[in-house]
Amino acid sequence: MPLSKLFCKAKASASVKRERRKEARPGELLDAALELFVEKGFAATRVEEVAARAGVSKGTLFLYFQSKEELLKAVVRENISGRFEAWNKEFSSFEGSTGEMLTYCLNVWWDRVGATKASGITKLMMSEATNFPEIASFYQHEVITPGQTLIRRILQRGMDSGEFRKMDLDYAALAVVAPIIFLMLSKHSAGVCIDKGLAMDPKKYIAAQLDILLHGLSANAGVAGRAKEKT
Amino acid sequence: MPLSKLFCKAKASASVKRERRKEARPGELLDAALELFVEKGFAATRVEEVAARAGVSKGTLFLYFQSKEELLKAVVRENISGRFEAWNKEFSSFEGSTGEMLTYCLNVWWDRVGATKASGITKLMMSEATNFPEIASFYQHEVITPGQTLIRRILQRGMDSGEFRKMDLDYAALAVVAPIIFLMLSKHSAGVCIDKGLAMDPKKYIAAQLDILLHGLSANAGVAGRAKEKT
Amino acid sequence: MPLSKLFCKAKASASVKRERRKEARPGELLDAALELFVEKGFAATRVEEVAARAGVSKGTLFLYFQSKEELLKAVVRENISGRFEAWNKEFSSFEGSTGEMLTYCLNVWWDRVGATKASGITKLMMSEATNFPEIASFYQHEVITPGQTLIRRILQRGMDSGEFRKMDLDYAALAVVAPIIFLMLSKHSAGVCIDKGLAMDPKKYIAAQLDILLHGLSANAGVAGRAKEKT
Amino acid sequence: MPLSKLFCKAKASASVKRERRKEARPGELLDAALELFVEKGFAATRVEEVAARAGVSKGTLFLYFQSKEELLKAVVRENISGRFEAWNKEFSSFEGSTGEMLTYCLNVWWDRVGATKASGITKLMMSEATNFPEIASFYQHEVITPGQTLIRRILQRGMDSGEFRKMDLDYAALAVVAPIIFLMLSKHSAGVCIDKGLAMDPKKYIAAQLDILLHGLSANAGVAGRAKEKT
DNA sequence: GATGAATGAGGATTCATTCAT
DNA sequence: CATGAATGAATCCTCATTCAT
Repeated sequence: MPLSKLFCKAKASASVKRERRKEARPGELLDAALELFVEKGFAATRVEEVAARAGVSKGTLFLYFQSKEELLKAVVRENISGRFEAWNKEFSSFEGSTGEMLTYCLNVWWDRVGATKASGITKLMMSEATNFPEIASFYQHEVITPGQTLIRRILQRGMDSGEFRKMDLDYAALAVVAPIIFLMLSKHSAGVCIDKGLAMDPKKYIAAQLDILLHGLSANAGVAGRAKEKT
Repeated sequence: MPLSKLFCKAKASASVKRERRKEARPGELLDAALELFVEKGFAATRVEEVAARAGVSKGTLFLYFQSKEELLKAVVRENISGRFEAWNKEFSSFEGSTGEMLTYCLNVWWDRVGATKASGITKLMMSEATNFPEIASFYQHEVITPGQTLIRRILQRGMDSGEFRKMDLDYAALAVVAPIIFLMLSKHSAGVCIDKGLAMDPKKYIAAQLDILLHGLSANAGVAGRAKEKT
Repeated sequence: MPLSKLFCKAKASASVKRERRKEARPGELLDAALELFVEKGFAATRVEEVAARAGVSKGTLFLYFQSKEELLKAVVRENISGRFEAWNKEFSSFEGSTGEMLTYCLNVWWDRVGATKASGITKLMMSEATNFPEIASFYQHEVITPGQTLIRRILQRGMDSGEFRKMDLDYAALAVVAPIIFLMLSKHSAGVCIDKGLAMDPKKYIAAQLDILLHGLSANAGVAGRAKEKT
Repeated sequence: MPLSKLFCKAKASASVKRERRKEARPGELLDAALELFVEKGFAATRVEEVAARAGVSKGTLFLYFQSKEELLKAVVRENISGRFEAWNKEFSSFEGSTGEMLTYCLNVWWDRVGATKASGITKLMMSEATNFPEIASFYQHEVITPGQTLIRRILQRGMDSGEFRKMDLDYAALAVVAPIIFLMLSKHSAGVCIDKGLAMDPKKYIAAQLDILLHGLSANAGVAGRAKEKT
């Protein structure tokens, strides 16, 4: 098509296509990498596979990421950094009971993280943390600590308002976090955490957890078995 | 080579010690492998390291295990086999409140599994399950399903006796299992599940979980936030 | 594509500068390549570096040179072609003593070759000759043999005139050539030929060599140690 | 041969064979590496070629040398380190005229280094020095400086005894070193330093160089051309 | 013509596995 | 049985070369 070249129209549109592809490339590669790393583990995933899933060649991957390890770091950064900032603000201005707040927190967390591919990061980190101390500390800094802090703030609010009974904050926070992490890990480890036969509905699981949690944290809670003990 | 044995009688007495060691070899190798696989991941662990930690040479390892993969399978089998048989019997004859039963169950589980090296199996399975479907289904059959069943039996007992309120058994069982698994994973993934700064005491963690669980499952439980809702 | 040219007249005036640059391109690339090949070796130099130093893109380099090897060949040819023709004429009409002639020869060689980038060719050839036999024989024909011949002619002149003593021409010629080559190689191989600490002045080095050479070639030369030997 | 095993004779001899091979391995690899590195250059030589020439597989090479670069270092060390110690002692106790000393020095150098494979090191270093600064400085330290010092000591001795005329030591030393290095480089760069057609005999070349050098350094030397100048 | 994104062959290096001793 | 030297398949990464824009 020599004429089209003269007027450079095709050039323009085609160039756009290439540009767009170039800009999309890192994202596509990160998505592919996340999937495969979660699925097969970091070491067991070949860079060629990642490239192939992203629809490019091995060499292209190294055009965007210095090394396989750097790719892993980018995956973690891409899927986590900066989420907590917005989140913290959202919760600092929350109005309603603390029970509602906890309910909202867990549900919103599921919708924005747990239900997305990013949920695989947890499993990924667990497997590779010891091999990449740098990433592990980054993750600790950017995710674990802020998360724990947020939960603790909510629980403190409940205890201050009298909704929740007085408890050790650290351990209570773990009680909230544990099912979240458990759920994320289950999702990516079919049959290893929960029974394969059990078709668990995440939303229902969260609801059930909240039910028990809120009963358990409630200021006017009875204890199973205590009745008997007292007798 | 029968003749060679004739000439090697002198060695016989000396090899008594060796025989014993020889029988101990597989076990030592399995222990070393479990530790390293949990610590560094399957792929990142070199068979030579395993052999070295067990005090033998690389070649010797292959005398006992056909391949690295076979070694992994053996590690998992070794640390799981037949734990639940005895356990189930123990619990079927348990006397006392179901609250006590659940308390006992979680504590005994920690003492016999959680506190031992076997706790690393969970992490190992999570990381490698997708790469070894055969082993994953084995684990599912041998551990996950029986465990879930045992927990469900306990919960059912509590609901039947009126100690626990009526709940969906599946989701309630998950509420019991989640903190157990969370605890095991935390133990082997410093900083990835719980805050590194938080020096958690497993026994205290279990106690806290039980506290919330029993409050939460209790038949006469209040719910935080409901008071307001009703208003 | 003649039509495209019709529509691109506007560009014509602007492209005068570009045309000129376009013609200069190969030369700039050859210069950059010579520098880098000498500095880092052929294999260790990336074509991208060459292109960058010449201020063009990787792709452009391949517009002018079929391959990296072809670039090397061009570099060598470019820096050698036709130097000896003019040179030979210059020396065939030289007037003065042969000692002066040799002095002039070495100094002029330094000014026109040794002091320029072309001096790097020697090192380049030495390193890559075995990998590029074709180029090596080309170099042999174009440089080594003519050079040797020129030197031999000078020495013959000195012997004919009685200024120099009778010597084996081949080996005497080598005595003249050796320091020249040594000097060129030294220049591009800091610390490998001569002591790094020694800040050698090329001109002074040539003067010193000439001093010894002319003393050594002189018809009425004494020999160190012979006095004693004779005693 | 089952019987032979019983009496373990074959074992002994065979074991010896393997042991010997194992001990010989590094040397064989170093020889092969030296040859190939000199022949083709460091970068252009594949480790597999080196291994093949030494009669082993790729993997075996890495059993003895951490990396290709480490192999190069070992080659340099093996062929140079420690030669100068013995050499310096030998010359410090030399008896005879300094002319004889210089003659002996150059000849002995040729026999022990120049005529051996080690002579290729010079070319190797020249090509790779810039890429491996560490090796280059090592070479400078271990070879160049001691060599230069040795030569200077000899020349100083000749000047002190009145055999040689007073000259700048640095430049006189270069006059001695230049032909040595030239000769080594020529040997490994057929046609690039000296005319291919010229079948140079190293020993004769050295003799010729000494002839000119000793004439040139001699205290009672005339200078070609000066007669005319003076006229 | 010029560009630089994309390619993939090629090479260094690792490590599970074998086997002669 | 135990060893550890040897192997070579597998994998990361580089970089000369191509080609759509």
